[in-house]
Amino acid sequence: MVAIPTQKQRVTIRTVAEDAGVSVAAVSKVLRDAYGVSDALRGRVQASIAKLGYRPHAAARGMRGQTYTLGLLMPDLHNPFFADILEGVNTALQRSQYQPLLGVSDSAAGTELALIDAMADRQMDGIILIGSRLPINELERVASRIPIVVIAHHPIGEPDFDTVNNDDRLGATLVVQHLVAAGFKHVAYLSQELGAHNSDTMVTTQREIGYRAAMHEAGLSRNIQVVHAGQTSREAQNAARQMLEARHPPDAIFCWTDFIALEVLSVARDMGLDVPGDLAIVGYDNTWYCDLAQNALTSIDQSGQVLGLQAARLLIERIKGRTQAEHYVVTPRLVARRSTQPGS
Amino acid sequence: MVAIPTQKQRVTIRTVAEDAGVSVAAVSKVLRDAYGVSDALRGRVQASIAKLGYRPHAAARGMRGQTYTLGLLMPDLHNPFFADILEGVNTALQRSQYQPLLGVSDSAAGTELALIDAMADRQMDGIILIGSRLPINELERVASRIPIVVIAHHPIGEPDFDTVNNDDRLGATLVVQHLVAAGFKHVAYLSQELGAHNSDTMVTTQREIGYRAAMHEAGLSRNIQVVHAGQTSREAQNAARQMLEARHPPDAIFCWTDFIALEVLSVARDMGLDVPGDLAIVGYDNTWYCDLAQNALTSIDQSGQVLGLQAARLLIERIKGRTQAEHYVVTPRLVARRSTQPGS
DNA sequence: AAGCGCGCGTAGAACGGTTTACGTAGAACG
DNA sequence: CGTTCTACGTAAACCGTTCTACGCGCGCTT
Repeated sequence: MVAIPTQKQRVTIRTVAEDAGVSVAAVSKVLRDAYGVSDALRGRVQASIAKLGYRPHAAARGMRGQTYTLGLLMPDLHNPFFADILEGVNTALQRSQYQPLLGVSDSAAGTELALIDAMADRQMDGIILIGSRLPINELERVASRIPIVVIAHHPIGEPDFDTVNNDDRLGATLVVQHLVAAGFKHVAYLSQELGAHNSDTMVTTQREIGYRAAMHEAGLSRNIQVVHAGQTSREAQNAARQMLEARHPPDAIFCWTDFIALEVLSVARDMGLDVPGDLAIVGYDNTWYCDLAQNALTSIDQSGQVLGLQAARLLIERIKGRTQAEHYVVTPRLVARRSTQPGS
Repeated sequence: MVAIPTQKQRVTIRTVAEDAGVSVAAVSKVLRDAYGVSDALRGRVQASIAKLGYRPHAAARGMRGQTYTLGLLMPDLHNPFFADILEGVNTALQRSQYQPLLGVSDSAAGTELALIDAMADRQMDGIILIGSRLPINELERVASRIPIVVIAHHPIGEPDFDTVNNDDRLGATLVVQHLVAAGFKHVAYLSQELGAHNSDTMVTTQREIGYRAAMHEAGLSRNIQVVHAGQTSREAQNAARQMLEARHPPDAIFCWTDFIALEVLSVARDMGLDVPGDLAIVGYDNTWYCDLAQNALTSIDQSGQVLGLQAARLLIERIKGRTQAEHYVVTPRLVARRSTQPGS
């Protein structure tokens, strides 16, 4: 048997060590900038790494140490609000070794769990969950396995994981106050459809609480109307149509997210209603299309970028060892546009 | 030193083997449904797996074999067209072992390369690149390292990787024909900004070719106008405004993607133009918001779901060993709405 | 009956990092 | 000058899979 010519080998940590004339462990220390390497050694090693174009093998790292991968779990990709959050996360990870990878759960608790498992199986160092559909005990269970930060899930009863939120009650209050000041009296709230594990931890529930309180405060308790609808175009439009064709239709609809507000706007237009003359519409998240002239949608800005940035920061702290839970809250801000302002 | 009580150990392939009373390799074979296991043995092993709740350790798998992870590289998250593609990919992977994970490059070639590296480092089995900004030689280089399928990048000169596209020339032709039939004569094309590596492989260039040919065909060569603009709201709006404030403004604008068409629509509305009376607008991708009454945007449907589905199928074939490149093409379809139809 | 191929299963060597346990040299100290 | 630290490096074990090479027994051919 003739010897097979040595084909181009992978550059491993061993190759680097040899080239730099040091031990394998020394190179590893440099990579993880761990304690116990002199500047001289660090320099030699880094030179070799650059020269050889060495890249650490993530799977091998995952066997013992970290993978420097963070999971980002989103409910869906149609709502551009999540893009804002990602932007914030990217900003936070800019100069770090961490790489974010996304999973999309399609707003289904089952898929969400499967994705969490998949991410844990891949030894990700931590996960950011956005708008999770999981009940709190499931989240606790996950948190005991792998560091997580949960965005848009209110910490009720001192959970064992970090959370990042905007003040949803305040957001809803701002909406009601804004509408009432503009003369609208029958303000309805169009919320998300109820899931299996409905609870006060959900942002839509928090918004509902704020909405109810503010309506009460304004002396409009009798006009409180809450409708729950699914995420699809059809469901949202049907709900809107039903509300607007009722005997006493609302003169303003507060939608739990912009996405839905645009569907309501579409229905209103189809029905020949004037916005905001016959109907005012408000969204939530202040996503990019709110600003388009054909929408001109008043919305609540909860700054997705900040949420993402803080979530990433908290997650890395967790990974580095923090065990005490932290909860970050952003103050929302109302951005008024034509959909609630007759004059402009 | 007192012995530390044995804490709950991870369930490994060894645990399963022991429980089922077989060898480790036998379990591995069952997991990968490889050749050489009897039904009896397979049953025993699967029972143990279920009983113990065993989950294979992806990092360990990555050391030797596959990770059953596919990378999905998207340019950005604001354009909901990519959500459609993901839907298709998910459909294709439904009953497979493969798990898709997303990376977002922010439409920057540098970030894109970094993400590809990151995915390769993590031993992903293959990558689907959507709307890549990389020049063809870079793609070839990547393809030699890891199986890839490229969506929205036309195969020119027999590249060594698979591609999935719609017929962009035809799409543009359909647009021009539709507009001309409706009586519009000065049809402009609002395309993507030119990058460093501009070429015929780009979908926007293909659309431009189709547009020019169709205009020529219609005897409107003298009215050909092509404008390139960036992705941000401001850039798109500025470009639109400039076009519309010119001495001889177009009476129809064909935008390379819906996203941009909505910005143009916004500008038109701001300028008090009637759509489609003064200006017809057409987009591309037929994303969900085209159907909203306030937009009612005529668009080209290239079926993101099909693109995603086929890409995933091709990628898995590649991973399983195919070496001959394949190129899948979808026939686009025009969906007419009010933005080009005065009557409706 | 020896030989052969086939179907099923096994033992053990990789894979490429991280981490532990342990040298070793030089400085500081009494 | 011997001892004790401290700072830096090293060798080797280890992580959980996959994969290669091989063993065994059975039935079929010659």
